[in-house]
Amino acid sequence: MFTERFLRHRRGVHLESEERARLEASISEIKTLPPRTNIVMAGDELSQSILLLEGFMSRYIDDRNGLRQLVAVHVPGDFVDLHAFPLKVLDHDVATMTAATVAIVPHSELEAITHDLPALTRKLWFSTLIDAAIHRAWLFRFGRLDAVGRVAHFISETNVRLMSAGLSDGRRFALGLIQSDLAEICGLTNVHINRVLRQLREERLCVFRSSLVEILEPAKLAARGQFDPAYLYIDLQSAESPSSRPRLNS
Amino acid sequence: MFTERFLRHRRGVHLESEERARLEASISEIKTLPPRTNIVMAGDELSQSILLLEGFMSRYIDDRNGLRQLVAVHVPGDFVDLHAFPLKVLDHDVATMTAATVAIVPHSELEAITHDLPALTRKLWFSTLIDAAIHRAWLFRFGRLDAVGRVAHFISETNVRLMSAGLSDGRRFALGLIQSDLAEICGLTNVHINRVLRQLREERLCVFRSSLVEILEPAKLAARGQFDPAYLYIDLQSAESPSSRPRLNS
DNA sequence: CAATCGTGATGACGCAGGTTAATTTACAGA
DNA sequence: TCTGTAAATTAACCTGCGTCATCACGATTG
Repeated sequence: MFTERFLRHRRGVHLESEERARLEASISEIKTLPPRTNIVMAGDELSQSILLLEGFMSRYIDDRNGLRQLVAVHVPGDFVDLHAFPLKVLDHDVATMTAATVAIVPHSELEAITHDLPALTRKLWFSTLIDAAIHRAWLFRFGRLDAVGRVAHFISETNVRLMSAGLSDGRRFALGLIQSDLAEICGLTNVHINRVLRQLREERLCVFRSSLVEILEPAKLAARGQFDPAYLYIDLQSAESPSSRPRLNS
Repeated sequence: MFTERFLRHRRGVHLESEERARLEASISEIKTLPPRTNIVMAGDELSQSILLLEGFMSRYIDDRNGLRQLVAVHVPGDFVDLHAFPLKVLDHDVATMTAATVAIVPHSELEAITHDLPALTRKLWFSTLIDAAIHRAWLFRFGRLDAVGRVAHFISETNVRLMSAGLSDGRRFALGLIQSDLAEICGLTNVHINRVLRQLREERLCVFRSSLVEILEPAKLAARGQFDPAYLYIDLQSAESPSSRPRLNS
């Protein structure tokens, strides 16, 4: 069940079993990728997309001096570059952050799905729009939060996303990122990220280590980053049985 | 022809005449909206989306102190909240910036299109992904550009988008925004926006007035903001005849 | 015609975060 | 055990932008 985590707990878009089966059947290959490896370059003509099964991946834009700005971090269950199906060419690079396992889905299979299964198509569309909603939350983070708030917001967001993927218990999770990754995520320097992490440690809100993130006070951390998880469209309470879940429509 | 500007000049997604006709037929109403009016609130359950015909609209997130961060600015031809069709509930507010004319499209019509016309569906999907690509460019702007660069990038982006809509000649365009709008767009204070605009004026790159934006040196302005229009997927060279344009596929 | 308000312009001052550089720690490999 | 390297930490200094305040101008409105 490679698609197990895809759209899990997402409000209003439960995958029916036949839809899930169709997605599974669309996978052409499972690959293991080494850490810190560029997978897609901006401008490449793409004919397949990547569903992330294990590990962490990123999407980023480099400036003319080589300074990097991450525009997305992906966790297991994310359809990393599904947007390449309609777009065909991307405006940014895609890379692994840690070692990763991915499922490859050819665009020809997705094309067939758009003809056969409009409901599944709309769920795929939905999943690309979650990424856009996360982009917007990041814009808010950049525009209106100070350094501590930005890091607090990112850690809170990642915590919820990993809870949904079953990879965080709400207080502790593994994240293979180093401090300079956080810098490229939050639009800060690694020196300042270090200062921020010390402050979060001293205020007993959160301890960040490359191997393990521990959130001591989830509610306070979220408040510090003005984090409201609504934009993730995650409903952790929802039972897994389709009958008890509100449906998108018809 | 209300949909005249929708997806105009977008690389690889030319609307066939029957597709355009179907979209036109989906419009339930044309509305005129006053300036500075909130149209959609975060959390509302939505059953229609808005195609912007004339004027400017914005999408934004307010912080807990009421400070506003714009996450998108929309120009004529944009399907402002098409993403509300798959999402149903938005994570942000939508408002007019200037007086605006919009076409209303009920989600029931879009639902029908996803069943009947997979190719058009994918073009609609594509258009929501352009918005996401613009989000990413904004993330880059926030993370890696200084104040002057951010404003230069925004003005360059807006210029290209308006050229595509036929509302800029590449050097001059009307934009009903005031300086504090720019502040909320660029994540700066209006005081500092004022300083930045003075600098752009003194460097003879660009003159910004609420009524009219004049770009004196488009290339230099773009360079100052590290602006590369690739992410807009606009091809102004492309002829309007479908035969001469590269097609998405089949 | 006065009063008010929205917008723009500008100056003084302070601080969050950038820059540079040096030091320490943690590991992997020989 | 020693060594080389990536990552983390910390200090000293500087600057871009925020904050606060004032003033000017034009458009409304009473």
